[in-house]
Amino acid sequence: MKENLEKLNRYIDLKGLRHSTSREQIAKVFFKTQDHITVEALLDEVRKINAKIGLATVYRTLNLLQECGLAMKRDFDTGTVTFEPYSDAHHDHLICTNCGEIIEFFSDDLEKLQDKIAKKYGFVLTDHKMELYGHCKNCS
Amino acid sequence: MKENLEKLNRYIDLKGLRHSTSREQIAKVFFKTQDHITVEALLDEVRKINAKIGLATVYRTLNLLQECGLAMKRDFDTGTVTFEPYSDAHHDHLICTNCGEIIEFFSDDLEKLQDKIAKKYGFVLTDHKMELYGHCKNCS
DNA sequence: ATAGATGATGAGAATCACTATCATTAATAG
DNA sequence: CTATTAATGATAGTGATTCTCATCATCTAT
Repeated sequence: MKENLEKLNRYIDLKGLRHSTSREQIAKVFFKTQDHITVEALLDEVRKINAKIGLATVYRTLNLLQECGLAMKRDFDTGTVTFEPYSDAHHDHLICTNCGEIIEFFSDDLEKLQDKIAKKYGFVLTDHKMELYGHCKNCS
Repeated sequence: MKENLEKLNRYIDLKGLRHSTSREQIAKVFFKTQDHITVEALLDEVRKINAKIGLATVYRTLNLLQECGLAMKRDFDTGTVTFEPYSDAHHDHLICTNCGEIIEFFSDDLEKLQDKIAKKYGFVLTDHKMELYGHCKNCS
C-alpha cells in the first residue's frame, strides 16, 4: 500500500508529471480496495473523501496506474469492466461463463512457460493476461 | 472454409434458427479473411457483395459465430477491436505494446498446463485467452 | 513568497463499440 | 400458397471511455 504510492510517485517524477491531490486521493482509495472494482464504484468511494472529483480524472488516474503496472483492467465479457490493484504477485483468472464466478490463481509453471515462449520470438515481456473460460464445479 | 460453413449450418439447425442469405454472405466473407478484421472493415467487404447489409446484422452474425466457436473477438487495448476466424487450431498472441505488432503462436505445453490448472479448481474449460504483452525484437 | 508557465482537473460533449427497438422482409411449416 | 414468426436494416439508445476547454493548482525560477 505504502509501497504502491511510492512506486506511483516515482513514476510521476520519472515522467515529469505533477503531484496532484486528486490523483493521490484516487490512488489511495483504489489501493485499499480488495476486489475487482468498477470505475463507477471507485468514483463513489472517492467522492466520500472528495466530492468534487470527476469521472474523467478517475479514468486518467487508472490509466496512469496501468502504465506503471499498479492497476490492471479486467474485461471478462460478463457485462462489467473492472479494475484491480496490481502488485508483483501476478495472478490469472478462471471465469465461469454460467454463474460468473471468478477464481484467481497463480501458476509458477505458467510464468516460466511464458518466458520461454517470449524468448523464442525475441520478445521482452512486460505483462500478460491469461483467462480460462468454462464452467465451475457447481455449474458443470 | 467449407467445414466452417457446415459447422455454422449445423449450429443453426441445432438452435432451430433459419438459414438466411445475409448471414451466409457475412460468414463466407469473414471466413475468407486472413487477419484480424474490424467490424467496420468486414461490413465494407460484405457490402461489395450485398450493399444492403447493415451493421447490426454483421454484429449479430459475429455473435452467432462466436457462440459456435467459429469467431473470436480480440481486444488487445490497441484502440481497435478485431475479430478473427477461429478453428480448432487454437492459438494465442504476443503483442508489442510499442509498435503494435501481433505474433500468433501455439504452444502444446500451454494447452496442457491449462487443463491441469482447470482440473485443480474443478473447472470444465470451454475456451481460453492468453495474451503476452511486451516489446518485440525490433523495439527492445 | 511570488509570479508565470503549464500540467491537471471537472463538466459535459463527443466517440466508439455494441445492443435494443421496430417496422418490413423473407424463410419455413403445413 | 399462405400463415407464422425469425431475420433484417435503419436508427435510436447505451455504456464505457476519451476529448475539449475553461479554470485551477503545482512547480520553477526568481
